[in-house]
Amino acid sequence: MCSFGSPSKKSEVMAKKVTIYDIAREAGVGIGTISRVLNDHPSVTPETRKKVIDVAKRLNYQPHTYAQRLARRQSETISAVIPFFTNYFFIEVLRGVQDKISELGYDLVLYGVERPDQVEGYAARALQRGKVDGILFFSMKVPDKVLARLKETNLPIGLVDAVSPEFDSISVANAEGAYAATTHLIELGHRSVGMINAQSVSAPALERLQGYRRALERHGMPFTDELVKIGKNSRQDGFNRDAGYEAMMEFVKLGSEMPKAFFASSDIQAMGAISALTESGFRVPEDVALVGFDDIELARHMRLTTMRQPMFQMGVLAIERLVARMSNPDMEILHTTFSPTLIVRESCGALTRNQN
Amino acid sequence: MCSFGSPSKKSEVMAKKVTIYDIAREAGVGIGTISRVLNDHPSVTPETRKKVIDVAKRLNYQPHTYAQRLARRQSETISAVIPFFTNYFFIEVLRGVQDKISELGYDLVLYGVERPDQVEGYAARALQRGKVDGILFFSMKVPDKVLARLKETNLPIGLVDAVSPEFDSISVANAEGAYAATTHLIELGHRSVGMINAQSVSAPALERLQGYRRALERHGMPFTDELVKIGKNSRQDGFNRDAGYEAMMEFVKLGSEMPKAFFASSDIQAMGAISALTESGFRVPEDVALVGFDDIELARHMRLTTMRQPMFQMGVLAIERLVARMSNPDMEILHTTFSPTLIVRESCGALTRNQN
DNA sequence: GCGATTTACGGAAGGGTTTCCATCATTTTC
DNA sequence: GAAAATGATGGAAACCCTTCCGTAAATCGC
Repeated sequence: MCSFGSPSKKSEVMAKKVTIYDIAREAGVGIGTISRVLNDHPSVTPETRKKVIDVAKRLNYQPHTYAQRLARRQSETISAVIPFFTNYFFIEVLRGVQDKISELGYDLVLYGVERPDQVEGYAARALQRGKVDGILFFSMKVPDKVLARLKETNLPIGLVDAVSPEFDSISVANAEGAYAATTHLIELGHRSVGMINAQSVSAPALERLQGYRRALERHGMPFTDELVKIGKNSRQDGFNRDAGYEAMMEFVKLGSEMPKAFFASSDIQAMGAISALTESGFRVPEDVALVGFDDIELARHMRLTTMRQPMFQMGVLAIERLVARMSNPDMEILHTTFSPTLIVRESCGALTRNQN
Repeated sequence: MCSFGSPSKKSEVMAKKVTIYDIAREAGVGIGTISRVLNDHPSVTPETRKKVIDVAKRLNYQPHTYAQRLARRQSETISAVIPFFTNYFFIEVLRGVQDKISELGYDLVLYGVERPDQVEGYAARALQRGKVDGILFFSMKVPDKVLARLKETNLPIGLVDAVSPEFDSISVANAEGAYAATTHLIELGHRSVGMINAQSVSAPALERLQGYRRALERHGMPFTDELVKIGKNSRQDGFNRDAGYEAMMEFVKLGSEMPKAFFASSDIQAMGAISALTESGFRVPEDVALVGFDDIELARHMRLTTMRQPMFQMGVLAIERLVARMSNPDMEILHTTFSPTLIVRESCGALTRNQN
């Protein structure tokens, strides 16, 4: 409020605001020329160019980001709305996203969703006119209401780990993956395979359930609701360790009725399940076989058999796709589905275990 | 703050660019008044206010973010430079950061560092004039050269999980924590305690080493270089699972000389160490005791005794501090150090194990 | 050698806000 | 009832850039 003289005059230079007008004056040229030089426009003579660049350097010129964005009618920014609670999966995808974004010289604005009801607010914020050139929604069911508004704005939108007919999407063949995982267990000879699922508000959870169910049926094994447990008191969508623990504890209560093989809809749930099993005196894989989904870093560590998703790649592709749409809004809507691959480790009991 | 999104009536107004001039014309008032209404300036009569708000809603007005930022000389943006390779720790802190940032209505621009040499480039980008109101650097040793430039710009800067005399910082008493962890093992009767450390480019690694060493010496146990191993072929700073694995394998090679208790400088390294031990036929904690550092979610799952850092809180505080400095640049530089707390679980062997 | 192109350049206009200052209408004060 | 204070308002100026248009000089074609 009261900033008269600068307290320390030693640095007369200070980070004063140098504009193109200063450069123009100093270099004896017009502002248009400055802009042309700075933006590599061809019609500037080499001498002028050099002169301008020298002055700009001497004055330590920095363009004002927001003035540029305003004038260019471009934000050079992409925002990502991600659910923080899906931790391990999203962070890998995010790495890919960030990698590509910074390679392109864009900025990444992050909106981390802790509770589903925040989605709408974040979407509104990202939608402020001119704010971003595109938005990516991660792993979440975007409310129809929001979806409709997004559609209206005509802003490039991408869905990652989610699908909607109206927008580009990058996803994983969840049903297919679940089918493969379950089939793997069946082929190992298990005649009863349970599933640890997440809340059905999550689209991937639903799809994985379908794949699981189909695998059972194709192999002549009856599906019943009792074969699927979902952790109740769990945060959010249920893709977390506690939910896995709870679900497995439900199974344990069944006593001798308990299946001896399980497909968990995420690795992190499988981790919880392993805890529950260990605490209940079951060994994995000797007593109980388990297959997860995701192949997070930890899965390797825990020797968990799982379905691998190419997370980093998905992130990279999501950005590439989004950028493509920015430069060509009329591009046909594209849905890319990656097929997860079965990574066989020890938790399923398929390997002879000769290391310990 | 104020965006008037009418839930899609088939409004005559497509996502056309509506400006305050349009509102002014339509409402029969001047643009100054529009701005005052939208920014809750007191001197507007209730009738005028209502009239303006009605028109704004009807036209589905959205302020242009960058025009506002340009005129306000304020970016309402904070950027965070984070090392992606410190995964589990940073993500928790980031949650706190993001939580607070969005509560304040700011935007978070994320720069994820995969290789140390990227820091400089990202810093330069964040430093573009007007681009951000403040920057947070996470868990990294910022090169002196960059530090000097940051200082020059006078932009509010905060360090998280790192310390430098010239900037505010939020950190953890690493030496103290390492001391406590090591002492815990010593008090459990171990006469030889090894340490699994990260690369010494990392300040926390160095400090934890110091605490470890002091604990040994205070308890009359000689410190030798052989007691500390660092994974070699590891990504980045060595705070990762593979590095922990490698380091422990080095210890295993020692045969009967191998210590039977270890302090690992991070939980994730402890995970790797456990793998190495298991593969080599050692049980934890029966044969070998282990204490980690961080208390990532996984630690609970693995029943790892560890030093807990209040990660989420640290993130929240980092933003609060940064924002405080923005509004008062002459504020005295503040360093906050959290003391980690020992969380005793099973891996150290202190608990009777009656659950399985 | 002279009109027709081409090229380099200056600077106004535009991008969409906020803020400040002047103006005018109301109230208040004595 | 006049002077002064107060309050609401309009709009120019500022924020800092890019882009477009017009001009002047240089180059070309024949």
